[in-house]
Amino acid sequence: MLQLTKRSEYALIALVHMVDREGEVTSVRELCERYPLPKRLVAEVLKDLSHAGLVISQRGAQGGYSLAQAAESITLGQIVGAIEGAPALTNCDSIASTRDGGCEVHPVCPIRSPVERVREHLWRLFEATTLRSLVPAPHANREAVIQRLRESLAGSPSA
Amino acid sequence: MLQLTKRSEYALIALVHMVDREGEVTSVRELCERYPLPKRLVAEVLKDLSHAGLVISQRGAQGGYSLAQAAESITLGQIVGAIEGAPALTNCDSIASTRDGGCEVHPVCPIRSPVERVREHLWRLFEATTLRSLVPAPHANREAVIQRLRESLAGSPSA
DNA sequence: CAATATAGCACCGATTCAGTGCTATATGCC
DNA sequence: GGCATATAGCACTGAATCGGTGCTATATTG
Ligand code: SF4
Ligand code: SF4
Repeated sequence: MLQLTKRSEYALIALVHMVDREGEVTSVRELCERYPLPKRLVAEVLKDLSHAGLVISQRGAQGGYSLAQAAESITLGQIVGAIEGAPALTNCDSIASTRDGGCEVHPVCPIRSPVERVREHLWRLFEATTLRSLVPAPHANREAVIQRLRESLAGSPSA
Repeated sequence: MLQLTKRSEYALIALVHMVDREGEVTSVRELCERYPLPKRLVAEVLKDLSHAGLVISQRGAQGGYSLAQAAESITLGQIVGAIEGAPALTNCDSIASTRDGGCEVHPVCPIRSPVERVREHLWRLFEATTLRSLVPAPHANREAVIQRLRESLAGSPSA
């Protein structure tokens, strides 16, 4: 099925939230207070992101997670790759990395190479999609936007 | 998991094979003689493709399937869509079509809209990928290539 | 020491998927 | 007509994956 897992979605939600809180630490508790997410599962996901080097973990009281890189340099490909493992369209290049991987058709498969090209395109799309670009407009730099709006209103004669 | 199902792969193999045999009918038996595929499953897949209008079925002896459209007008999107249903990246827009579809996060989900944009790009890629472009070079117009090679050899002084 | 919060590991229930069984129907050929 | 071939339709089983949770250990703050 050509679909992201819930885990990946939770990872994206967490990361997008962290962009809003850039510079601060975000705990799993804080995330689950703002969004109705299963706490334990989100914790597991964040752990994976930490292991992948996308976020930095801070243990103990007042701890939590913070972005390990700028939101512009983290890509959708990195995120999905961290949660679901290396990307794959065909079954062979996914089982090849995990299991003994032997598709019976492999030696005579007429679609392996062409589909591989499609996978490359898809991967390029994922790598070109930055975390920053995934932050919804109302959330992106919300404070900065509000600030600019206030300045604009203050400078204009009307209202 | 961001991956095609075996069914989709079998559909692609079958269709690519039919491009080679364009104009003729291809039976499931013929397909399974050339590739080590589970006959019954391939039959099921071809049935779906027929129902989706991508191939035309011919019942009875000497029957089989043939392309319903030119290989240039059949897209990867159509094929995958016919086998796996409407494409989806997030869980909400897949369950929305099949089930009552209620993600708890939906009302406050910060990634639904941005990921939707990515899905659009992905879908555009799939729609831009024609069946013809999925035929490996050695197979595409194999006869024509051989013919041209022979003419080339006949015309050149050497060999 | 107590409270908070991540680290690690293993487990269960549900969903999806790969593959198969069985029967009906349509076509070609003798 | 009778038989072989081949698709149509439907339902089912076993396996793999995924969503979600339990439990314990460790680190940090105060
Ligand atoms: S070899 Fe062909 S059929 Fe087998 S997994 Fe790879 S792409 Fe799919
Ligand atoms: S609403 Fe958000 S979390 Fe729920 S399925 Fe859609 S994208 Fe995923």
